[in-house]
Amino acid sequence: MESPRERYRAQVRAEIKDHAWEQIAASGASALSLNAIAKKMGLSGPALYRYFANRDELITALVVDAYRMEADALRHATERTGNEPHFLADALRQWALANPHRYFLLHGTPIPGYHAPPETTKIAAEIMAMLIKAFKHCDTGRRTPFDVHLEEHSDWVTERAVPRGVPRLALAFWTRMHGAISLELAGHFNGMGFDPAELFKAEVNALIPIRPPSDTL
Amino acid sequence: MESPRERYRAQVRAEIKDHAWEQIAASGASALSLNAIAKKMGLSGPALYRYFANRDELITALVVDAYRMEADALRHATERTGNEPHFLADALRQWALANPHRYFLLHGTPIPGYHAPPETTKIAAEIMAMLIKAFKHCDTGRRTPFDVHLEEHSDWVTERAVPRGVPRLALAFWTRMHGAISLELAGHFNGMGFDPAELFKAEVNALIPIRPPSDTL
DNA sequence: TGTACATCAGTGAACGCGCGTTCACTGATGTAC
DNA sequence: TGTACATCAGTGAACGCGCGTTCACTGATGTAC
Repeated sequence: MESPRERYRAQVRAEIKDHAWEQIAASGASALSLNAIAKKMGLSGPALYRYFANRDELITALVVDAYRMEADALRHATERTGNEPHFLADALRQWALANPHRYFLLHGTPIPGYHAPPETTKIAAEIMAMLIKAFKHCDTGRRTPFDVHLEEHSDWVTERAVPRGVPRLALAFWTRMHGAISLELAGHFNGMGFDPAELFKAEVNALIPIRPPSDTL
Repeated sequence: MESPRERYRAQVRAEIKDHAWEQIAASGASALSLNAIAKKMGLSGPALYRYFANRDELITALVVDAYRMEADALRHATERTGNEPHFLADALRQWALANPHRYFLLHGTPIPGYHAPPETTKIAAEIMAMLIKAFKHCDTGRRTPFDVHLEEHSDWVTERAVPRGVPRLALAFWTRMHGAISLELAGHFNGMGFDPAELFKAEVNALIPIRPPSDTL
């Protein structure tokens, strides 16, 4: 099915994206330059237009790849360890630490004028569904005013029969993890002395005080 | 003391920075261009070098201004309403919503190769001191493992006689607010239907369940 | 197996553009006597 | 108040550079008979 030419194309596309990530790491996403990538690969600038229609399409490919990678990291964690939020949290942090530039491209300062392709919102929904599943059997504590608000604004909850309080936990999980991870990646904890991993653990523990019975282990 | 020439200089510097923020809003911080600013002001490019030695120095001025502004927003909130964390949180969010580009310049994706001037770490310490003060009289709940860790790594706590648990609350406050604010500013809640303000309120409430007696009201 | 043709990766020249920064300069503003 | 001088804001030309993108092309690779 896959011709040698198709294989070659895919290979070169991958190589271009690798160099793109290197360049993003060195100079940031907005400084991404097709010409510079071509030069690094020993090609002329216009050659890259065989593989990406333009700069924006390359960025889109990077965004989609990164999102896919992040979602897969979480999915693998659920498959390997069950739907335990602690493990999900750890998988997310480890992925972010290993891929800081991907993390920032997805969740950092928006690139002005760039609009993510619809595919990314699908992956984002996939991730939220995983979080909802992970918290489905957790103790949600007392009903809060925010629960009341969420009961009327839960279009984003695609799962069925989700107990009250679970969307709140999933949202809090998402925003808190993002807060801790992005500050750590940006180096804002640097001179402070404490171990970011301890803060991270504490935040997850604050969210799920009692280790819930896992439904797959 | 202040000569007309000095006043004029300060005025033009301010005008340059205003245009710089406009440009950051439109195209991002890494696309900041001295030439483009000059053109907008009806000046030639080299004219700006009378006011800023180079591009990096302009960015540094923007960073310091934004940090100062953020700290002032928090300080005014403490002065007007007492050291109540709920009010601090609200002041921070309101400032961020009104100044998204300043917020992202300070706390968003780091600009590769750019290093913040030492002055910013001083302001950051000032902010942490305010948070510590705000939580000093709050109920910290049970002693957690993270408290134990922080007792041995609290060089960043400059206040004296800080009760156990308070640094943990201040840190959690900081990271959780950042998580919620930055996701809201980046538009990641957009299609989800719920009100970010409600999430925000819920997060602050989760941190301080009981309204503490304020020490200044 | 060999030949004719189609496909397509990659080139080099060119387009118009904007960038940061330097330099020698003009001309207006402020200062000292 | 008037004159001589110093200060300094702003200019225009120039430097070397890299950018995204188009275009007509060469030459290698794959395909059909």
